[in-house]
Amino acid sequence: MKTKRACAPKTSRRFDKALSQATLFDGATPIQGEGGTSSNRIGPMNVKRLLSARIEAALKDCGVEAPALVKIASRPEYGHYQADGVMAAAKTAKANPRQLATEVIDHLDAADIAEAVAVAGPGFLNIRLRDQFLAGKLNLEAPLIDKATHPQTVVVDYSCPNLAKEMHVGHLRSTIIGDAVARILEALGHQVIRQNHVGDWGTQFGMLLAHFDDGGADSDSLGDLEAYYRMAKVRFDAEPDFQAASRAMVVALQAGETGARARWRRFIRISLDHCQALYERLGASLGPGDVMAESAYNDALPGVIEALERQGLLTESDGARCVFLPQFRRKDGGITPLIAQKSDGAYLYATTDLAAIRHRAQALAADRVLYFTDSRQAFHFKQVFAVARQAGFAGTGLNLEHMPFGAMLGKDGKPFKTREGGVIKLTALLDEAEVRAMRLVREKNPRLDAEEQAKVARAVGIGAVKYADLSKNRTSDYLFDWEQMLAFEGNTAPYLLYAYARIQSLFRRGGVDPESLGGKAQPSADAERDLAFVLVRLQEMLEQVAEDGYPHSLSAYLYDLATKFTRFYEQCPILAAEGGERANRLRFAQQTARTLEAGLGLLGLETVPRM
RNA sequence: GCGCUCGUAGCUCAACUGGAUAGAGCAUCUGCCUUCUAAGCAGGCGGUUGAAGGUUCGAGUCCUUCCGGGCGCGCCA
Repeated sequence: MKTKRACAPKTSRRFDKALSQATLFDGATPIQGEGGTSSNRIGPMNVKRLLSARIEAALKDCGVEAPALVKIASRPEYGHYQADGVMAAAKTAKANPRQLATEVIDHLDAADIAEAVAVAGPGFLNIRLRDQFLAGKLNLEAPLIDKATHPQTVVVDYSCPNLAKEMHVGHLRSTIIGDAVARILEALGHQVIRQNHVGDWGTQFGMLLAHFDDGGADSDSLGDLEAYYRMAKVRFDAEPDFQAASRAMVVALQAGETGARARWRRFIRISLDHCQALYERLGASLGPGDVMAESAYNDALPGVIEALERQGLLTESDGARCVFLPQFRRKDGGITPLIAQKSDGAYLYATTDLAAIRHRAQALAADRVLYFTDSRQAFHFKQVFAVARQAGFAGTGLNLEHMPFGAMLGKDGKPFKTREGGVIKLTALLDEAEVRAMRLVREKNPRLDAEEQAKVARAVGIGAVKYADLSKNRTSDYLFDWEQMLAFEGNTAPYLLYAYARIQSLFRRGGVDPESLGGKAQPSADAERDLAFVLVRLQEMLEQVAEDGYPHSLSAYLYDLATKFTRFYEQCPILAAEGGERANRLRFAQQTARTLEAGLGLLGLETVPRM
């Protein structure tokens, strides 16, 4: 039952705290956001960062260098943002926190942004933004998203199914989350290189080919390959002769024996086509050009061993060639090795990953490599990253970041399986999503014609599955519950899609062409002000996700946006308003629609004009 | 045995990485459709953040111990 990265288990052990962090940096310098402290530029910007820069400058004027720690105010009555850094700064400077806070405000140059900055409690700074500042950022003619001033090259390693089998739910999280992060990085102007490190090499393929040769079956259907895999696995575990034949087949394959290669290529082609169809159905932005299979590194593996050897990192242990690094010393004194080459001469998963790092560092010139895999592989990556550093495969300019995620559980809290205990195939999962969504669409809006119902069911069904995953913290295990995700209430795809559809309906009803709405949305009512403050934060949310790889914070943001819009929609009549007020409210509606569409799009969800 | 990880309302999840009175949805109870889609809105109920200590001006978040769940521990990926 082995699969590639997406759900393959491996070791875990740890020796320092870094591993307990949700995102595993391996020690290179963290990414910093862009600078820029001018507030009068048209269009979007990271307001949080702007405020931080201003406050830090003021702190500096007071003789203290410290982070401003700006965040969203914990309660609306405190204002829009709060800065918590003054108290910590006062501590290191041995100053009175409230006094320092007052002094910081005296030195603070933020009149163009904030209408009020006040000291509160033990030394919080509470900041309320000016309506004019908000309006300046709500320009319908400006792009929604700012590009990074220092774009990076980011390799995103995700999805990575095992081609010996059909894609199943175990591949879902990596594909969905990795894809969202890749899109967001791209939207921010970074050069994203998607790498679908598919498993197309190794023992399991030897097994398949050996069984294929024995059995004489020759069907091309993937369903059959699935069955072959199961049978081959049974024989592999039970028959020593078959096991030997499988291993011999791997050797033949790796040596490039033509017959074995041809059959292998046939397996791969069928399986890749199947994956591609699923990516398209899922709305994942992966294509054939993003496939960089394990086998592609085959020729580079001896070079990896050589390089390790040259640097004196290799030690022979029980016939295998291993790297023993002191940071992996256990309590009992032994060191957990990274095995680079087995005693029979074959290479392993770790060897391939080392080769991949070399390739990404050198040929791809990456600044960051993000790995979206099951959290059970945390120790594997910890080790691989450490060895890559030690061997100089990754220089200090390259950030290697494991973005782990938890398991998908069934409603009973146990691993998500079919009733019979088998893995749930992705095709079946998506079929069910659409069927369930279709039932609801028919019930909620029977007036739509059949074609549109199908379209809505697809957007809602697939969207619900993806959003259920994207709205939860990736590091925790999560319960896959149809009723929950299709309840269509709360923080779900349907709620967000509905908010968007309502806005489109508004434009249709009012005969308004949203594209023709220019200018800025100017808040005056409370509901407008609340909405404006959400709208203005898209940029900072995207930058946050680009840095930490947690798309659920973007989901929470979009949910907040949808609720604030709906409140505005209830409180402020739009089409019934007149003159400037009507135009202004239409601008709010349009800016909300743009933001929802962009945000959902970055999460990989498709909007529909009505539902 | 060693290690990683998680434990927040009856349920599913948040809490911007140490900040102010721990927030949402579901469920339950109460209102709101001849007025822009009620797949909606407004409100009520619901918490010793697994337990006990500790650090700190300040702890769901950091440290220690314990309890409980998941996972991983050299030639599989």
